[in-house]
Amino acid sequence: MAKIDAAKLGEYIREQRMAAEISVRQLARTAGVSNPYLSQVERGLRRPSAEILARIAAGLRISAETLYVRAGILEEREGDRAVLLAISEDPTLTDRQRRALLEIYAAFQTENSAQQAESHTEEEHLA
Amino acid sequence: MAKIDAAKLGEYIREQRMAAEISVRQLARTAGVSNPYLSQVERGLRRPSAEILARIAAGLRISAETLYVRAGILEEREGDRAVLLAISEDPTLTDRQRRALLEIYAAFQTENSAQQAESHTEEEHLA
DNA sequence: GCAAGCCGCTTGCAATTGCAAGCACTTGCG
DNA sequence: CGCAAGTGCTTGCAATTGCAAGCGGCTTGC
Repeated sequence: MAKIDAAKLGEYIREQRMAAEISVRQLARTAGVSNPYLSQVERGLRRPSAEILARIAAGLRISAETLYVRAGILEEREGDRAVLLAISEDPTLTDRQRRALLEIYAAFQTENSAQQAESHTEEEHLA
Repeated sequence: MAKIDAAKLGEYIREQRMAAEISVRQLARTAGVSNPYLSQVERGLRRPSAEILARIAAGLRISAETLYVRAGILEEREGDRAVLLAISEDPTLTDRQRRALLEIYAAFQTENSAQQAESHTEEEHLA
């Protein structure tokens, strides 16, 4: 698990806030945190807890998970892994259905790999 | 976002630790936290940070997300929603493949609903 | 000019987090 | 018996988190 880089996190929060064109005080009010603290967080002087991150995310209207990932609390779910996990853990599927979906997904992955290999081969010809 | 219930979280951690048949000190050492602190966490006297939770989870060989959910940091991803989201967000799939998977998944869901309705009908006959 | 409002930031402080040192107890061995 | 090793917990403390009070700077309207 990556160590939280407060500076990077703060930068990201500031970027998002500026993109939303709101001031520190406005975001702080919306998020329900003190504005000096938010300012400190943006400048990387503090490492906010998950609860504060969730509040800031709500104020920014982005998912809390986005900030958790930035903060190093959560790992980004890689695309293919996310699908495999989600299907495996879905309690609404029967075993047969689960297996079928996983096989189809694997077939698509193979298909995409073959296409990528083909692309590489063409590139080699050109090079 | 639910407020963290330190007592419930602590109970869960203790349960998992006892299920694994390891002592407070053993888990603390494996997890890289102090054993008195772990003891306090288990008794609901402290609210550990996400970082500590991740360490404890690693020591227990469970996913950090499990403890995050218990701690109220993260919300549980509902089964069917997780699959839909994962497929939608998978960058390794082409549009065609994505659509196909979503349709198959939907078909399975319909199939399962039909079977559930059938079960209910049989139950009504018996009742 | 002044007052009011906004801006982001400084500073001191109370509460909390996580740890180190150590306690009392139990168990197994010589 | 005494000792060593293990058990979970108590306690005091340093560091950190998040806040309230307030600063200086800027803009706007009178």
